[in-house]
Amino acid sequence: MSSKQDWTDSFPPLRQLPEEVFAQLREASLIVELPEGSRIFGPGQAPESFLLLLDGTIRVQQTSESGREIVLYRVQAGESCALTTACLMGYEEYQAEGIAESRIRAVAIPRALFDRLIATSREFRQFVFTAFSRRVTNLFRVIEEVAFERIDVRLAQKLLELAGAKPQVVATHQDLANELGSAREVISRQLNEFARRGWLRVARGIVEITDRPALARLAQHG
Amino acid sequence: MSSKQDWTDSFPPLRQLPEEVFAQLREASLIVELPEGSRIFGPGQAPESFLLLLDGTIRVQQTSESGREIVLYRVQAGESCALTTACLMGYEEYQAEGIAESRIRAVAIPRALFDRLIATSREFRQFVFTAFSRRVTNLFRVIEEVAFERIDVRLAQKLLELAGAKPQVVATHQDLANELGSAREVISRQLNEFARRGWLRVARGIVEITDRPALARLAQHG
DNA sequence: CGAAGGTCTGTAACTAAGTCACCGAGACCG
DNA sequence: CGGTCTCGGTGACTTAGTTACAGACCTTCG
Repeated sequence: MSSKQDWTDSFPPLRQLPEEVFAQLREASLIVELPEGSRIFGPGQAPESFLLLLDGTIRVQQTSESGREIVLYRVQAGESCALTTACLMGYEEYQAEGIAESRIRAVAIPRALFDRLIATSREFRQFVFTAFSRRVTNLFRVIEEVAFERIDVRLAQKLLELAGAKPQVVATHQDLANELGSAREVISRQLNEFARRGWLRVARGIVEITDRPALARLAQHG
Repeated sequence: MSSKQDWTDSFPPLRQLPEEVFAQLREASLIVELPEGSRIFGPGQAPESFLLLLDGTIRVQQTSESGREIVLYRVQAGESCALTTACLMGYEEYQAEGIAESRIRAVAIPRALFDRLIATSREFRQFVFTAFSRRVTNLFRVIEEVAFERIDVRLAQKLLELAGAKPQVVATHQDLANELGSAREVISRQLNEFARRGWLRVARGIVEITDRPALARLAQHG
């Protein structure tokens, strides 16, 4: 489950760190691997270390009492679980949960080393605060979108985001509703409307985008 | 606008800091005062220093393109502007803005000193990360409420929060709508419904709570 | 193969929330 | 006193979310 090997090449954002910091990291950190679907952290389950993702993605989401879900953000390979760690460093009990969306490989920096690195390396501080900054800014955007953006616009944005360069999104209507904190029926209606306009085709568990420009126009608040 | 004087008694949460850290703070920090309504920070206006609020409150809010607003959180006396500072330490341009809700007095810790304190004091690190943790956890709750909670429940919660121990809330319907990221008409209707049930009385710019238990019951998702 | 059960999607009727357009009451000020 | 501005009220309408189904499709297993 863990091994000491040189992972530094897989992690571009940390390359600017001075050599002595690197040495500490290589020395004292573990590489952990977890299977798809693992719950990395959740309510009443604080993470024990600061994670740097080497491979895979972690989905961070919130579930309401009534069972509805919303995706807050994703941690991609090359990024850190900074927010989570802040909560680990603080005292507050954490409501969100983190799920491995695929098999993941990560560098686990123990709490003591994390604290030492923060104390000794200006570059490491910069790295951590930048990661914070990005997440918090992104959370603000999530709030704005949930509060003020139309659901069709948000769905178009999300479809393009999830598709990336690929022509199709593999997700059920319920999955998409969970992404946006909406309801399945609402998403079904919107997808059928998009399909009626010829922007995409829907099949069981698959949305195939056929008119990307049209979706992009709507996504940019058209 | 600024002076060197002993503010340490006004700031309980920092009392645990060791004496030498205190000495640095007293030495190199400024006390700033700003009038009510000041814009502390906003889009394209990054704060120059880490703020510890001695008196007053700062309202942090987000405004959409269409002009609708939502209050993200408030910084109270005795707290720090930690999130803002994270964004200042990072690179990302900040979308939210901070407004002084009353005349405020704050300790401004220059960036260089902030960085030095983070590096040298474990207690200061703990203080900053705890502040982070609290804000982020709170942001998660805001997202959950905006996404999933009914507007009448949210309004009841907000009225109780704004009233505190006082019997009345001084705010227009538009103000309350901005608190919740909702629309004025919606809030008016809800207030009138509450009034019809005898839970409160409304006058121009004032909501007077007359049945606190009833509001509290609704607020706890009744 | 064919029945059984689970998952996924469709639909209609309804409620809740937000939008639009307009109005009138009250406060404020010269 | 009259004009102007802020605040709140109202009704018709659109959008989003809820409830309660039904039916289609997929997998599994006898």
